[in-house]
Amino acid sequence: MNWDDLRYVLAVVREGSMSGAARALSVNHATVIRRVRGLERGLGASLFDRDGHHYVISPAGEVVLEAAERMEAQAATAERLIAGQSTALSGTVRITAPEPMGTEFLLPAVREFNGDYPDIVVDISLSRRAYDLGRREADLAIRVTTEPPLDVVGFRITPLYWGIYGPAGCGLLAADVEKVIVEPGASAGVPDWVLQFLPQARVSLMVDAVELEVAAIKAGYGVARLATQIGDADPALERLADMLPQYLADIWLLTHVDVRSNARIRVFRDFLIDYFEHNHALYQPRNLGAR
Amino acid sequence: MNWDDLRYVLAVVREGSMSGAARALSVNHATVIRRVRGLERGLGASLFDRDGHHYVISPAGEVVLEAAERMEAQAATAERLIAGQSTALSGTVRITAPEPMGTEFLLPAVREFNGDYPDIVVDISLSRRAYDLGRREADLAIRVTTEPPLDVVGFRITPLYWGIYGPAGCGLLAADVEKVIVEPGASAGVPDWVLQFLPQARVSLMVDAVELEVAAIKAGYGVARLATQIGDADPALERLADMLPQYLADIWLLTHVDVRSNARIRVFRDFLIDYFEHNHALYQPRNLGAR
DNA sequence: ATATATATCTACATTTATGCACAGTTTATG
DNA sequence: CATAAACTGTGCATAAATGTAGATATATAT
Repeated sequence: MNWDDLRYVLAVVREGSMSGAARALSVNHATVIRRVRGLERGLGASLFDRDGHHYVISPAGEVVLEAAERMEAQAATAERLIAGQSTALSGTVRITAPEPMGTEFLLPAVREFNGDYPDIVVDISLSRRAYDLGRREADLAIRVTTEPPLDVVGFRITPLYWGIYGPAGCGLLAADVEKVIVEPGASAGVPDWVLQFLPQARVSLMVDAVELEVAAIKAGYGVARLATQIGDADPALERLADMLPQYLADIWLLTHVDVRSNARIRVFRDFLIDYFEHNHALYQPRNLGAR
Repeated sequence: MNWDDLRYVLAVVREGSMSGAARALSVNHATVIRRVRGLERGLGASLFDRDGHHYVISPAGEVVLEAAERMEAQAATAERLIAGQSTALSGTVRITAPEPMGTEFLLPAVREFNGDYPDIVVDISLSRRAYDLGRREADLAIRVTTEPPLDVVGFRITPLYWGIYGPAGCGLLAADVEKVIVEPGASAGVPDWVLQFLPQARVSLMVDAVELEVAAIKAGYGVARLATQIGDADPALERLADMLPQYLADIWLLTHVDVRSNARIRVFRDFLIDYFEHNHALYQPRNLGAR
């Protein structure tokens, strides 16, 4: 049995197809098919059943999948622990953050950081998808959350205050708003905050990117919930209401405990924290609760 | 990271050298070196330090080793569980047993079994080394033990009675014996049973094969402890004493719980148990405790 | 219906990994 | 001290795995 084939099974199950797994693994789909078949031959059992044109996992496949998941956790732990021992101030540091943080905060910070540590290259991934610090898909993560998980070390960069924003000069009152733009959430249906702050509103649009939300507000699609750090910075937007105090969250800078002693990661993390301290005012909302 | 490389690290540590690992894995030693180096490059850490001409594991290596051991356990479990689902009455069944069981019991049993199930080929490994049922180095094991471990299903074939044997007609009394042949055991020094039953004896020879013990007794090297099933069957040997009741053990037929539902293994196991029932008398000691 | 996108499968070319042979070193042994 | 046995290291031929490309099938959308 080739242990590496189990990684392929994992990818096939996660991606839902041979082709998808091939993309995720950056190999050819023919390779995925051949390796899964090879594993099946070696084990003397078929791991997937053909359902028409798709593969669905078999009972024997479930057994292998479970083992593969545990093996992945072991391998990832070893990888993190070894990465944590690295003392070189060179190499790559991967950071993931929500899109709005990219241009506003990360890009200027990294420019300055590069001057101090020219041998460390920073890899920024702006994505809605939560990169897994456990699997070491990223070394650092900037996340909006109320409480970070236990296996990471977190630094609370700043509180995040939500506000309801409409086009500048619209003169609307929150209670009268009729159309609201929301982000597609985990639970279907109208979000709680809409019911509470915008009792008259109906959902006019769902968008999963902050830039589009902002553009949609300006184009008159309705109002939307934005972080005050975003909304207040744009003169074309007007804050109709604060969402206090229930909808407070924080912006956290997170690292997995196993890699926190890695020199280049620590240095970049410390830099980001320090950078934020010195540019603090930029991220503070104005006139909060004044209404 | 290629998970299969972790199997190589495991082998290098267990065998103590690149060359040894290569033999254990049935690959060329150059391959082992290259793959370990590849893994080290991928992780950015050296897993082994060169101590003169040998490899000794490094701190980072220990981390990987530990993960690899756990991954091996996961992979082995999956392998066993899948083997347990097999219902075909064909393929290979591997059984390991102490050497004396081979010709006396297993060989005639398997001959008969082959008549009933011609598509099942039995692979007999006679070895002092304990094949690992957990790693599936064998499907069935005949072992001498007082209590089988918890993760196996055991069938107690028969009690094992030990006796002290000398050459036939030697007329010795156990208390007067001067020379004893022993098997090299886990703990160095004179075994307890020698002190108790042969107070005057000194160790004249250490042998790790029962046939050699028997031959040595006949050649006058001294007396030895043998199972009554072996000693009584040889007319050239004479039992000088029984070792009762402290040194009772049992002969067990063992299978890992995960593979017990495998059809060909179950069928062979049931056959062996049945075969023994019908040839029971052969394995019973005569005149036990008569002295 | 037609077009588009996605998935599986197979033959063939190409890249990559492996085995082999030999060299160089160290350790064990008489 | 000499010899054998074991281990590591490296270039080269070969074998094996991978990528490529073209074909077929299925679902989805226009």
